[in-house]
Amino acid sequence: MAMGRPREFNADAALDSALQVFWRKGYEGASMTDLTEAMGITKPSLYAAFGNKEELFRKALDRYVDGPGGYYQTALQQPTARAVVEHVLTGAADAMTDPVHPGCLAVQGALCCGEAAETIKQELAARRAKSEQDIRDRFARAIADGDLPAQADADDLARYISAILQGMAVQAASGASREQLRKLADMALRNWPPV
Amino acid sequence: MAMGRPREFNADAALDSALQVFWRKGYEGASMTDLTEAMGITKPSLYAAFGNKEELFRKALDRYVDGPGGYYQTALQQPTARAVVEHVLTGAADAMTDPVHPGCLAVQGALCCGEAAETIKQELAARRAKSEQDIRDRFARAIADGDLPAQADADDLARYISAILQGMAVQAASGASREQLRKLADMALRNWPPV
DNA sequence: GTCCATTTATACCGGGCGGTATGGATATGT
DNA sequence: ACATATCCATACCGCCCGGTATAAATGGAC
Repeated sequence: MAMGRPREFNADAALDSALQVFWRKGYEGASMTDLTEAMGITKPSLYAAFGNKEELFRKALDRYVDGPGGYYQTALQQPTARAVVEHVLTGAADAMTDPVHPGCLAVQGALCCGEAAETIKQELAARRAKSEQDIRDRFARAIADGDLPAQADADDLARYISAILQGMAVQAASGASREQLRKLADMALRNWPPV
Repeated sequence: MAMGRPREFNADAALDSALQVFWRKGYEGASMTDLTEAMGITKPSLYAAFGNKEELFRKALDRYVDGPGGYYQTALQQPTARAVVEHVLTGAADAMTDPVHPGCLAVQGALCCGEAAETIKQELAARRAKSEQDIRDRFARAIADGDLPAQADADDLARYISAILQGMAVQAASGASREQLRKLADMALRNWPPV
């Protein structure tokens, strides 16, 4: 059987370009024209390879989580709660301050939006909730292990760290420098764990 | 001289309705149709009374700062740095968790966007920077007064509080409850001032 | 009661949106 | 060499965007 003409572009490289556009402009702010121009392909090629705008965003988001956002998963694997927090805060300070795409896709991709992007907004909220859940479970284990004080509350600690990370994302989107975010991370670390 | 036909709607009430729409959907996500329907007026009336979409947003933002966001200014006038922080954190927890419009307009109004909203994005970033500057000045005064430890850094403290507030805004936009944000505020307060 | 500035409603504008139909180009399997 | 499956480019779709021209309705000033 014939295999047909092979595509002329690299799907992974194109997806990376799309990720950058979504990261800078958000889901609603990124037009199909923005995306095809950055990806170097035409609209029919995009739709054939990635479905539609929503699916393209989801695939870019997956790539984000495994790539630039990968510091979160590696942080969770650190041996102590302090090492987890240290890794996640410094990792965030670095990942969020690339001037090409400041901030965090999971925060600014669709924090609020019109009806058309409601699904994406909910997907992002669910992913943030999942991340908070993951670090909550990690802290609960640390409490059980005696790695964190017995009277510590995993829920509160997880919400606190999530808020710091999301605050860093807003600061980065507003133009904060890597040094500024690192000082913020250091301050949170000096006071870890908060009583 | 003739005065002309008086307008049939209340401009302040209409602006409040517009504010709610912008708060829920952001600048880009709020269409003129969304706005006119919520305000109960037609497009020509809106343009005659408020200019265009961008000016309407700016006027809604002013109204937000003086109304629902007023807790920030009153917080700055509290007598001690601790009272300032207590007031701003609890005020934020309350203001950001009205289910009709969760979160903070100054954060989610245009955190990132397409070219068309770039001006609004910069305006919001400038307002956030101004707010951070205000609380930094307040902390600097507290350090000079001996109200905060002499080795405290007003820059770091201001960035820290700003990040907590912005983190709360993201949490609220994701559906966090008033109780959850209050626990977050309490935790930050128990550790105030961070060393 | 008439004039007239202003607001109102309707209907419309060009343009960009996300998405697609069509047809020619191209490499593979036979 | 040929048939086939797929990709690429162009041109187009209906729709909604922000914004406006036009003209009728309105009510105060004289």
